[in-house]
Amino acid sequence: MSVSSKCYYALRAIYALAEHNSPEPLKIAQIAERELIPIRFLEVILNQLKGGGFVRSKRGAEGGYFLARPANEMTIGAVMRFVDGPIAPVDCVSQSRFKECEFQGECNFFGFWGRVRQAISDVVDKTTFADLVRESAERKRGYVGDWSI
Amino acid sequence: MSVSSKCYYALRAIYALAEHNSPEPLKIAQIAERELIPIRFLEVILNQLKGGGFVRSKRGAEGGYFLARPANEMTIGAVMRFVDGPIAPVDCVSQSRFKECEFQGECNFFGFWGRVRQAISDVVDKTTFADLVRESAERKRGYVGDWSI
DNA sequence: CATTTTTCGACTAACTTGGTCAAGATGAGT
DNA sequence: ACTCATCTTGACCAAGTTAGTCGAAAAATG
Repeated sequence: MSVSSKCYYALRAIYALAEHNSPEPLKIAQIAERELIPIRFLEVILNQLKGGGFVRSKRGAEGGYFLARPANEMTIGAVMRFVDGPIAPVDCVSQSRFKECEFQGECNFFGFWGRVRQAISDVVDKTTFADLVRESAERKRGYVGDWSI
Repeated sequence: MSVSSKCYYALRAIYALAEHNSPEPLKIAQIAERELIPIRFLEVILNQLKGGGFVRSKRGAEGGYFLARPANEMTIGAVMRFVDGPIAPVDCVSQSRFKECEFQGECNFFGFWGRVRQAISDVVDKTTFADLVRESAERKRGYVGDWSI
């Protein structure tokens, strides 16, 4: 039940771009430094994220990366799914990877796994990078946050 | 974000014992057959579960396995943690595996990962094997279930 | 004693993870 | 046109994890 470090790197890279929030692109090297990501690995990751339509790039000197869409329209869940594949405790409760369970319709765990998946989804698909940036800014000025309903 | 098949096998094996619910033990071969688990692998798994205090065994002819504790005192989460390790999207939000995050106290994702972990925990640590057995029995007689609050 | 069943540790093939590396393409400034 | 910084692409690789298998011993039952 854990995300790969590649995925976490991807999230941090996008976070850095979201926080940067400027018309000037951010260079790979700068992202790598701020987010403590091995630079050669980050190259691979950013390229992949570009393919997924999360970021755009500009080549050449003064080039770099920026977000492809506004940070408040990009959810953590979307990135996690793109990098690590479907978010599901077991394949049979994933929409995209739905395989016939060996226990067709008779699975004793189907409902349970579905509830787990939904619980995760309720968090990751409702949190955007803009939320994280705001949260972080609030933390920096000492606001603790109120997560009650 | 997925459980290993070893873990799922372990859960199914315990489920079988919970459902069996008899003073007579269940043989490895029987469990393997009912839950579609490779028998040699199941041997390893049950032995491990015994070490964790989840099941007990009886050797020799007419031997087999039974639950070490009542099914309503055994949560899915406890078994998952025992087999797959801490349930946490990243190590830094796991109590037992807590490592200093590279971003000490300045991590932009800490709160987020904590909420993910809590969401998962709220499901897996509140569901017992007795719940699953009951749920399954209800499903068999056509009761759909009501999961509204 | 014979049979059934658990017990234990060693073994392994395939896959995934977490990267690295080299060479090329592209764009900006001079 | 040249040069330098930067992204692009694909190949490559070591180490660890996963998902098992196998053989032989030990215990209980009849």
